[in-house]
Amino acid sequence: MTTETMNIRDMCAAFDVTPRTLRFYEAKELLFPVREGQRRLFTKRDRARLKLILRGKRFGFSLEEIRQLLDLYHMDDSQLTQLSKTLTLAERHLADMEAQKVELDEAIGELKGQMKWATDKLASLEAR
Amino acid sequence: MTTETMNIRDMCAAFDVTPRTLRFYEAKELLFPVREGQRRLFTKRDRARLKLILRGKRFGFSLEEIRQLLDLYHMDDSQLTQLSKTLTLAERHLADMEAQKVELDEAIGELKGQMKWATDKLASLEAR
DNA sequence: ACGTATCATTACGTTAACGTCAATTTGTCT
DNA sequence: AGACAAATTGACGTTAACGTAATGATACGT
Repeated sequence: MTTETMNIRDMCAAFDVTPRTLRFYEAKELLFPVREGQRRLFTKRDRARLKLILRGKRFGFSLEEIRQLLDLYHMDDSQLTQLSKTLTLAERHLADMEAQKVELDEAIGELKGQMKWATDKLASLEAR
Repeated sequence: MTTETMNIRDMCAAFDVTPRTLRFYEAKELLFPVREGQRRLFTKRDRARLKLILRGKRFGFSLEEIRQLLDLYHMDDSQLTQLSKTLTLAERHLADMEAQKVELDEAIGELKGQMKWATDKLASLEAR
């Protein structure tokens, strides 16, 4: 079975981040590694969160925005108080992401067009 | 017909940016407004570039990366020297964007799932 | 001619997201 | 026990992308 907790070094290797980054995320309350004496041990939950954090970053969300979204993913049945507030936030993010998708499709299309133009240009030059 | 050039104020209004941003982009050689005395006049070309700049930003590209991509969009027949180099860059960006699209679809799916869970939870609480 | 608004330049300030370095502490091997 | 590697905690440094404030030139309406 998959090891229950990971030390900082393995965590860094697994996600291609630096120790500094993990400590920084803990300071910002994005991760909550447990302690074995002084050392950090990252749980399965931390790994799930980190995956979402890195994904969020690739989409251009700030760490603070990501922190709020993580609440939605890791909400347990007890703390449903702020659920509706979080849902509203999630809806905005979803709208953002879907708009981003439309734009992305457009941009990919345009870029492909330009690349075809450039490729043809190159070919016509090489056939001099 | 569409006005050939725009002053900084209109440009800001049209694209929802600050004057500082436009001057900054000029300093970074992303835009090349002409001068009327001291004042900047933004051309159609500047408007096209700014549109691409803002789009690039939404996709998480740095201004420097965007600057290099702009070369591809605004290359004229004369300066084809670095074309193939630029094409390589464009290919990397295209791959990036398509990977981003796949991930985005995934993320949208997951987020929707979480939102449905949360919405159902809320409903079951309100029907107490 | 004069006040006002708009633009310009210069320069220093700010925020996010870490990097880097020094000084300790702790576990491990011999 | 001594040495070494690995982790921790400050604390200060860095970069990108502008913000902001001060100062000065231009144009415009009256």
